[in-house]
Amino acid sequence: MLTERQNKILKIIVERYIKEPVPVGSKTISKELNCSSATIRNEMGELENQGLLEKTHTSSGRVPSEAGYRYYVDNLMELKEMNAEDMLKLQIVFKNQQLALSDVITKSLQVISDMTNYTAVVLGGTSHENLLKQIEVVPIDDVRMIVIIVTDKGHVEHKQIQLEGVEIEEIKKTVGLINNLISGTPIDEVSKKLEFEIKPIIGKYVKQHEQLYNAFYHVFTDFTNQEVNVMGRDKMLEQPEFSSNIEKVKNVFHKLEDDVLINNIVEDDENNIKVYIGNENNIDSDVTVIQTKYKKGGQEGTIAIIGPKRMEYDRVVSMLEYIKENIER
Amino acid sequence: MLTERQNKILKIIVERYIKEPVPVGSKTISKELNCSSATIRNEMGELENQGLLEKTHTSSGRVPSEAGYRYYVDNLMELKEMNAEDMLKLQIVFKNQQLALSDVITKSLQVISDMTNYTAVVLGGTSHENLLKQIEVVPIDDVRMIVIIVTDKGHVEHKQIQLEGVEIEEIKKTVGLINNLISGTPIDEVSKKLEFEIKPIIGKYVKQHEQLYNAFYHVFTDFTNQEVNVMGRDKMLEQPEFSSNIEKVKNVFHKLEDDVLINNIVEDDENNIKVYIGNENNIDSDVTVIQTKYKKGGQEGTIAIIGPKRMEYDRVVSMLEYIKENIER
DNA sequence: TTTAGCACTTGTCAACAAAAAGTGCTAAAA
DNA sequence: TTTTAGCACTTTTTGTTGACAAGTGCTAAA
Repeated sequence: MLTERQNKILKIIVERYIKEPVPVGSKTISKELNCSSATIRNEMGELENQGLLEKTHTSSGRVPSEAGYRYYVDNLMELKEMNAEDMLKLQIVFKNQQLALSDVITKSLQVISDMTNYTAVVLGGTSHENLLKQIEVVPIDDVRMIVIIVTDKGHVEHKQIQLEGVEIEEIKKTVGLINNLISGTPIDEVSKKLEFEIKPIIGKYVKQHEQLYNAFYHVFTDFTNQEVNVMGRDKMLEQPEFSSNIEKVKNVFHKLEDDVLINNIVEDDENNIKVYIGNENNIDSDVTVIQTKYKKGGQEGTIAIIGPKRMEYDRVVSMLEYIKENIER
Repeated sequence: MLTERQNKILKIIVERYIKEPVPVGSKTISKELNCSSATIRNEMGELENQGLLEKTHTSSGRVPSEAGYRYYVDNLMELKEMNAEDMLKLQIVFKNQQLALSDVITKSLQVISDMTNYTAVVLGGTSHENLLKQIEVVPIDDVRMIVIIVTDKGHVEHKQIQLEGVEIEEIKKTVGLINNLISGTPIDEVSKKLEFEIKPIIGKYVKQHEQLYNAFYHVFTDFTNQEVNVMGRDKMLEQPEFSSNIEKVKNVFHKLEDDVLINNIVEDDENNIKVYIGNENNIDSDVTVIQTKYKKGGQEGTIAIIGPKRMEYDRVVSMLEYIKENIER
């Protein structure tokens, strides 16, 4: 357990270091607290023993360790009301009645990314929670057509297929069957149902059923399950810890390029706002991910902010809180 | 006009520099050509006078200037048959019958990006060339529904709208009117036609026409016109000229983050494969963009590779040629 | 328990020297 | 007239040295 003074010292160091990435020395702190630098030095030594502070070299001020940030976020951070200016900019997005939910989310995270200089990520809901609502087929020309799949949560997916010499009436029949018989099925079970419930029927009643079945089968197996939207990747370069270390940047950018990796930036998938510092996330030991889930009338997804470990935790957490709140009502 | 020997020297310098970003000295070249370093020095001086070579400082080997690369691409570069290994990897993508055209294009450019360590860009066709083919409406629940727009080129766009207390029959009527009356209209003229041809009719025959009209009007004005797909942004960092210059990286990444800027990486929109070196493109004076358009059965789009000015021009051009050919048949 | 004082460590910066790479020019050779 | 050998000159790179600043840990006194 830390003493009151140790808490104070740790808080000052973390907050100073977040403001400016310069190790904090004992003298600086002694000016803010009513005691001498020697006292502070003793306390800092103790905090270092506890693993909350680190030195960059034998003799330079202290820097928060990963555990130090963790302790700060869990015990010392004070969430303040959001800055009026920040709030105003977000309000403009939320007040826009024209935008669909997904656009509101994307736009508001874009705003956060611009204001904070951190990278923002929006992940769409996972496919296994989506149920097939309806499919539609729109012919483009004699052979090509678009198959459109809509889920109960409003997710839309489309694929182009080619069917040579298949009569339009037969296609309509098949679409009708699918809509009547397997609407309401979880998306990732559709191909199974297609095989066992639709195939036998169209095998009897529909001409060219082989071709038709294959086409639809592929449409559903290729269903891409996740919408991934990363905004402000370039913001990462504004952070001094990265702009001076190309190797770090390479690693982070590599992760940000790969949709599969982005989907796994953190292990769990909390409903609350959760902070994953350094090794707690799967991107890089030098970044922090602040993440939360939103749910709104059946639709759900994940939003996250990625920044350096010395990110402005309080600011980002209150922004995400504000956004989540606004999305959900 | 350059002499035969000057051509040879320039070619050697460009190709050596592309292989390894080290200024090329006279001694190196004298070993490849049958003459002394002093002779080469004289020739190099002349090439520098002509603006084709540059020095990084008063006394270090020469480096190709922008004009030098231009001259190389226009006059000296020899397109060789594509490397068998490269071709094999691309063949795997093209042979996959399951993939829709757009996926084939994306995947093959992803392969190119991985093989070359350059960034790849795919741009969908421009909207003003798309004609409205058909719209569909799929209700999600009592108030929300999805409007799906399909163009004659197979482009699909969807928007979620909310209509409170509007009868489903009225919606169907409106959709039918739109499909019957303004199908075939260029997408960017649809909102006009909606106002002058649809609004008066539904004003007479459809209940709640005000709400309905507004909803559809917004769907079409928000039509996002371009699909932008950037792959392998992180590859840029593998290029030594960028990994040693954070400011350059910042600029390039900023451009690559902004869909609008990506659409304007080069001024014109050639059908052939065209090389835009340094200031000839709108990204950065230190990058080259190699770009071409593809057309396949009404669908068209642009593909481009972005790399450093010292990119492997011959390799990338033959790869793009190969891809374009494979897409178009 | 706190503080003043001091020796010690480490990083940063500037100045300087030596080595490496390559040039331009001159004068001789082909 | 063209090519080449030779040499003085530039610039970058690398390493060394020394001074200075910032900050620590420890000791002994308050």
